[in-house]
Amino acid sequence: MSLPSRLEKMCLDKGLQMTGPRRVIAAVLSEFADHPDVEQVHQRAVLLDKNISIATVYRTVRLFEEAGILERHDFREGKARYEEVPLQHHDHLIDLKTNAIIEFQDEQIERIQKEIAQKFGYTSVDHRLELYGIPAENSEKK
Amino acid sequence: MSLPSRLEKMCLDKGLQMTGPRRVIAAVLSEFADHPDVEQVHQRAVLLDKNISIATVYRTVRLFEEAGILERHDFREGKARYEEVPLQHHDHLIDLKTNAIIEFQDEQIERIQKEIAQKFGYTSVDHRLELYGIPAENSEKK
DNA sequence: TTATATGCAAAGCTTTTGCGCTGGC
DNA sequence: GCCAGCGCAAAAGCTTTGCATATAA
Repeated sequence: MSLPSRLEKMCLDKGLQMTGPRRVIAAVLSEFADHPDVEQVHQRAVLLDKNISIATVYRTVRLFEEAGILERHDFREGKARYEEVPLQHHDHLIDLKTNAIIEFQDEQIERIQKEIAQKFGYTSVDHRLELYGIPAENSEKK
Repeated sequence: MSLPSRLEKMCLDKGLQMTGPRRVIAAVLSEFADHPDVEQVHQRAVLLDKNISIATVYRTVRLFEEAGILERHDFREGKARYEEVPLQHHDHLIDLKTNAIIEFQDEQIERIQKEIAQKFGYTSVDHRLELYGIPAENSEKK
């Protein structure tokens, strides 16, 4: 918790003021490779600094998202989940049985998406692709 | 407003009890080809029956969604939007400048999505693909 | 020092729910 | 007549915000 996290470095690149709470929240988000919701981020942050309030977590993840260093996801649960902007873009496959989240990349899909936007006269600035699946019967379970 | 809407027929097929409010909400959702949120559905329903409450609209769209005759969308506005389950599946391109919603279909993407799920040992039961774009000429100007 | 960030609590928004009454079947 | 559905209002769940204080630069 003393070394600056990858996210903290990105904050500095963006010229964000690095306060105590922001450093802790950045560290927490860098450390975990899952997709925590705000309450989970807060719970983890409080372990490092028990004074951090949930309001600050909300303000900070919004700030980080607007700075382009965090991605917000909504997996249809009525609340947001966050992850570091990944080095390489990926989409998500959600296991409806276990709620596991599997990340994947597909060049073809990325290319076709751009083409579709172009076809309608748009420049694609963002997209969201989520697959919802159940374990196939005839393959081994994880 | 006296003829049964397409949605009302689908309700009957599913064995849902057709009350006054449900008939009105089904008609309203069948009549408009856009993607109204719950408040808009309610506003339109009230024109036909001023006693319909927003609670009933919430209950009804949830019922319809669970019956598989309505699709719920979340276009990152913090509230749900609904549309009739379409005759042919389509995805959405959202114009970030005007909030226009453009529907499109792409066979290739559908096929690749199934393949990806398979590759990870899943059967794809649902997916969500949204493209967010800005008009191409605008992006040139900036 | 001075602007910005924080903590706390209150409020905002969308959505759900408890309850007594209404109305389809 | 019964039981599901309805309207109303209250509440739940997530998120934002006003304000006084604390802190980074």
